[in-house]
Amino acid sequence: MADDKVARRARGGTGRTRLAEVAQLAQVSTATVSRVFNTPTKVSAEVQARVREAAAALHWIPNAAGRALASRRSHIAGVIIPTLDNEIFARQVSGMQAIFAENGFTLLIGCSNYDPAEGLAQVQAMLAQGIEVLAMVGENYPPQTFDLLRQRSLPYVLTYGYRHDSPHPCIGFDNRAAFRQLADYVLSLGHRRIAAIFQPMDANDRVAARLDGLRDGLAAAGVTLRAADLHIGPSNMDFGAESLRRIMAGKTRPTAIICGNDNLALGAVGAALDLGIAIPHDLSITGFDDLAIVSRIAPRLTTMRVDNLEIGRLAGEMLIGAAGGRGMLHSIELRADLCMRATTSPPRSAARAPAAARDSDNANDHQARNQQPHAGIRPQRVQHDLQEDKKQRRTP
Amino acid sequence: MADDKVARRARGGTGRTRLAEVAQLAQVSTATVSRVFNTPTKVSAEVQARVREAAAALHWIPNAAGRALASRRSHIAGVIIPTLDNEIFARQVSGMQAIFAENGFTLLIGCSNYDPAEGLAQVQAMLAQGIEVLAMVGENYPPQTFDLLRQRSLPYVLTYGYRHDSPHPCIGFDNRAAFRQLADYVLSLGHRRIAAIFQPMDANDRVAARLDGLRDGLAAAGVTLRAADLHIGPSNMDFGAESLRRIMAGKTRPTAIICGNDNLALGAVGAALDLGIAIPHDLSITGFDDLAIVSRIAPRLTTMRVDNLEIGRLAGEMLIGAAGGRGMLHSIELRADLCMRATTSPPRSAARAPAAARDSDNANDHQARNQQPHAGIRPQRVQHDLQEDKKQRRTP
DNA sequence: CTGAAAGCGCTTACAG
DNA sequence: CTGAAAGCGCTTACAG
Repeated sequence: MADDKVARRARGGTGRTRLAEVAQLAQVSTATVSRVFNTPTKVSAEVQARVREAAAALHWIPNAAGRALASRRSHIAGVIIPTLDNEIFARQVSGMQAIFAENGFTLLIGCSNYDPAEGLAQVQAMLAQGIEVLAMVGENYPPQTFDLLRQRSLPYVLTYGYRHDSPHPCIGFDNRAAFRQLADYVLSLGHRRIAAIFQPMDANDRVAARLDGLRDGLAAAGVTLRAADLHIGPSNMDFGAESLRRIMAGKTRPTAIICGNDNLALGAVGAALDLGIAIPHDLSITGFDDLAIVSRIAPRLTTMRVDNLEIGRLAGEMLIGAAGGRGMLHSIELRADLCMRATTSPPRSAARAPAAARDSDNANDHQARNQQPHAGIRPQRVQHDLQEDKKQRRTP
Repeated sequence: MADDKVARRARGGTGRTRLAEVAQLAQVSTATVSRVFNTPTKVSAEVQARVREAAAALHWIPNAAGRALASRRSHIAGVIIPTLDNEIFARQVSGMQAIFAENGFTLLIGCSNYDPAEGLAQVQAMLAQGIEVLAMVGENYPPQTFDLLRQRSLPYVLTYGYRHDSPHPCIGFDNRAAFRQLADYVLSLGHRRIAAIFQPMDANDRVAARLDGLRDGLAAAGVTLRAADLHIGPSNMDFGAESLRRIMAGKTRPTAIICGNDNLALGAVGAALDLGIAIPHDLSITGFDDLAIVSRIAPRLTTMRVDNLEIGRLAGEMLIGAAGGRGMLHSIELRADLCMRATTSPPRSAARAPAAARDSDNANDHQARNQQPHAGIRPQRVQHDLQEDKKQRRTP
């Protein structure tokens, strides 16, 4: 902090070669150089060649700040995720990054660490950097966040979660419906005493929706989730294990445990095995996410899968379109697929599961697919235009 | 592409509020507004308050492009990793991002997908965006990449891998030494017939170094790795499993398999268990990385751990320093810790392992630590100044 | 198809 | 401590 009063404003700025030098070497105006790289159709082939040669010779890389200032386009996109320490979010970013890179956009990444305020701070920093578009996981951000975005009419999309009645364009799946499906499946196996291990719901709309879906399903079958059977804590294997031990230490044990995600389920399965509890015969356990590992270690976990790479790609494509003035923002609902594997079965005590009472064909369908996971099935998309007013159809 | 010839150059530019408007409202010059936010000590408290109030009232967010252009500082950092679909790189980015955010930097992220050319392309895009500093995983990039960086004297650091004689500042661990250690450990258990499953080495200096380290160790013990016992393929569980089956189908089975990373090892362990091979008694298997999962599922994997979060943080801190003109780039060597767990033991056939022949205290040390992994042990750092000439000591 | 010139929104040496 | 003004490196409406 002491000695950086070196005379910074040296003649010539950064020292990097500038467009003007390329122009000079190519013997054209700066406007022409700019056109060669931005609207090449407006420049004769001859001049173009000369300019490109000069640019190459000088190793010119355009200065994005100058470009952004003059064109009001930064070619920067932003993405906010809770954390990179989670395969599912990392995959989303991965898919998005690829699409953005293909389209000449660079990607700023910010992590909220599940803290809405941190999320807002990241959004502000990104706005200052001049992002053109923004993707953010979930909708748990201070309201001010969306005011900022609207105020600048900055195209944004929320990912991962999807709610029919969300005021925002979102690309993801319906957490509530997914857990309803999971609950229905477990009930269809014949389970009636069911416990749950969930991650914290505060500042996480998705988890709350999952629990709602679970309760919907149970309620429809006349089953209630007792308070003592709902364990909420850190989203990791250790808490899953700890919760399982506590649950199984109770007097009346459940025959199934529905976990809020795969990490919790993985911990629960491990702890159960350690206790000598047979999975799935003594106890069924389900997860959510279909992390890469869970279908590859024994016992293979019953869970639900969402294509996060695809979510990232779809978000990237939609935002690229929006940035170009083409295309409009809309919501896309992806399906969460039930993956029936080795950690669920009818309860040992139960008679044959009352499968007839439920439509199990859907589950069979999923099971069949499970055999060859990449059989070219694309996620089902349900589209809802949020900006019907814009009516920018290609074909009029 | 058709209809975006709307008259873009509307008077007033972006529509965002500008610094000049803040100045007007606060009744000061633009210079003063700028100073309030950049060098507040130069402005009286009274004026400062007025300016801040005006800025808040107008919801002014400074335009980074204008700022960057005028100041020649973008406050953007870049990081290049092979892929986000890998816990270890995601963690590095995570640690780095936190440090950069704390220091007012935003982070551009690029993935090379293990392709040097893609890495270079990302670097170029980032240079265009005006990154001030850059972190990149490994050193497999076209030479031109480093020319570009040097040409602009852009501070950069290579992460994950560390080589004593690298021409670049790097923060990481010595892959060769780590695998030498691993080999020594396995040999110390008494194994003499050892196979290996590795990821591809092309365009991946780190993997090549690992194999070298393994060979060093084996050679020192007079053991050779037969060509038929070295399986190289995709870095995933499936290849690990497939390789294991092929290895164990041979006439003379090895008693230990050293894998290039945890994913391969996880696949091998699973396949071995499926074949009814007792781990570790019939076969010892080792991994590398200590992914979160491997110490939490049975059988707990013997592997080596490197603190990737810390690598990210250290890289972030060093680069922030370099960007500020303070501090210089240097290399930091972190230690890779051997985690002795349940997938290794002396071979069943062997007499007591010839432990006396090797220094096993080191291993014991690690085993003890293993019990409480977070016992506050900081990575050992070995520092090498690469830019001795700069001699910017604080205390002269 | 090409050029001269204004302007994007900031910062900062210079002068007071 | 404060202001007037030049300038950072581009793009683009305008004129030809």
